[in-house]
Amino acid sequence: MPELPEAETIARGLSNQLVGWEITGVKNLVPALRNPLNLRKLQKDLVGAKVTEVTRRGKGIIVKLENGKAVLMQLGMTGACRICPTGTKLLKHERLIFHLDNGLDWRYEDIRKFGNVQSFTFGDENDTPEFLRSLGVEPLGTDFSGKFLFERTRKRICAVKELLLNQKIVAGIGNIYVSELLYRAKVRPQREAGTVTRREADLIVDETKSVLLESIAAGGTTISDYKALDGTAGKFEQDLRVYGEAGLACAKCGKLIEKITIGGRSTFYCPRCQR
DNA sequence: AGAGATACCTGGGAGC
DNA sequence: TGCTCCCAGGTATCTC
Repeated sequence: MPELPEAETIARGLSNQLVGWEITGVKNLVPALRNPLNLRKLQKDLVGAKVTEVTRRGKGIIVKLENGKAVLMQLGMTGACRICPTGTKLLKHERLIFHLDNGLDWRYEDIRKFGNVQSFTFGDENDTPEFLRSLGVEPLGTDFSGKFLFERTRKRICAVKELLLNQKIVAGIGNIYVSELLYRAKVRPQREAGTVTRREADLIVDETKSVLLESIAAGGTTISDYKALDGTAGKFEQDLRVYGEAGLACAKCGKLIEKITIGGRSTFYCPRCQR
């Protein structure tokens, strides 16, 4: 499910709801998500500590506590959060509950259990999850520049789409936005990464930033499962120009949008606008 | 090092 | 209705 804009939307919602409150208990409703849940460690690290800050790294949400610990929450394909009064009837796919000292629960829901939730000592390299340690640059930061992308694509024979989905290079782009940003940048997703020109690298970077920022402003994209903390759907879906539009006319040239598979994943593009 | 395939899990929709 | 098959926004782990 969630790519960077959805994780950002949820992180902002959590920041509003959690900061200043203490976690008084942690309960799991399943033994494992993608990995076994280490309930003992979650309880030991979190219970009794106040939330000080909620941030995001790539598609990962990081909840920081006053005791130096933090929670990494990766939403996988179907992860979501909600805040509700303790005792509220459980939803079918709720997997984890954090009780707060204001009478509310922070609950983690995840239909497919592809998500990951773990606690760690913030800033301690040895305790930091491998996912965070190996993450590439933030696409909205200044590190993600045309120069950077151009250099990282040199001599790479994989499709440019696959390179942009590689979280170890740039962190947060997922399967929806990669189709959108390549359409805007007029680059075919199947192009060998090494053939991207310096000018195209600039364009890809510019369009990545604008598509992500526009989506954040709209509260993310909802295709099926995504919802913000309050249960509302993201509004960026109506602004998607190629994703899920196979067989429909390109808004710019009228040519039919094509759907192909790259790296085992659905990919959409305009065969006339994109080269 | 990097590419390609496969696996994890559950539900929704299409087609019969 | 109910079955089977395919698809889904992510990431880790194998093999070559």
